Amino acid sequence: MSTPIPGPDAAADRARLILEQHGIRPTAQRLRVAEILLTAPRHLTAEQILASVRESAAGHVSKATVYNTLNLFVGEGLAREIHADPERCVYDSTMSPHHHFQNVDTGEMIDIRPEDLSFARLPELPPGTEIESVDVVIRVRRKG
Amino acid sequence: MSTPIPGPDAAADRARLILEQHGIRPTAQRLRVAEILLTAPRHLTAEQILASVRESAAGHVSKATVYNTLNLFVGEGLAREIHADPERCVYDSTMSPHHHFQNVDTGEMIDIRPEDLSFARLPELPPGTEIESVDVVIRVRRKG
DNA sequence: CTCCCTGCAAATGCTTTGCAACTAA
DNA sequence: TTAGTTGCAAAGCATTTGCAGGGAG
Repeated sequence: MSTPIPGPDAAADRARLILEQHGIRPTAQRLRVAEILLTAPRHLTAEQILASVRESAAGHVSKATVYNTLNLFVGEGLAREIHADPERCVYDSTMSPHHHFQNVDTGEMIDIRPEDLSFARLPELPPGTEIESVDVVIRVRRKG
Repeated sequence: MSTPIPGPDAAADRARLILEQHGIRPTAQRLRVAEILLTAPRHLTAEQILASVRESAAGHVSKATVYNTLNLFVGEGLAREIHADPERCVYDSTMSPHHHFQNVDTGEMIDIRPEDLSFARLPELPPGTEIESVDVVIRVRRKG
């Protein structure tokens, strides 16, 4: 086994590992996107990811590549898209079932852990259907 | 008082009444949109509304006017926008708090009555915030 | 060597806006 | 009359796609 080197590159190592585990060729651009989005629970727009990628490293990353990479990650089950707003697609790196707060003032999204939200009653499903997912968004605003 | 004429024009009358009650000038285009969207619980995309308006009556209605009218209705509290999908804005004519099924195969949305869904536990809100709304979307797919 | 990636620019699709003609009160 | 509306076309945005050059295995 190789020697683990904790430190400032821990996130980079994690990103590389994640890509390798999914058979995704670890190009420089993909590693940067993975490091920003996938190494911690995050909710980021494509625009934010593009900005982070560009400021975090030398070399160019095009908008198209960021979108291609994000779609690749979503297809591989590494992230999911949340469409809580129009004109705003948020990529969420937490894949386990969970829910969200959305701050309507800032657009910010915060995870709600599954154990913090449960139902007392759920409606009957439409005939011939089964549940794919249950998404709860609690929209909050600044008090006062 | 005028003579009420029940029959095929009941919806048209209701549409006119709704607009008048909100101080919205009842133009022909607005009446058609109101009749289609506001006289029953509905979930329609702008595209569907445009198509319905065009087939339901003589005369042209432009896409821009449909959007302007829908935005006017939303601003007046007559309808709300639902953004469950990207590339698909749905206008919902039910204004009381309620939740939705979404059929992921067809995009169709179905209302869930408030009494059919309740929570056993809700998370603490982020500090300094208050709830604006709680939106639940149960995504379902064809069984099997 | 060959396939896959990248990135630019053009294309796409939904929604908004500018502006001149129009229409209801 | 007079402000508010309509509709066309053009503008905007976020996202996708086509294609030529480039890099990894």
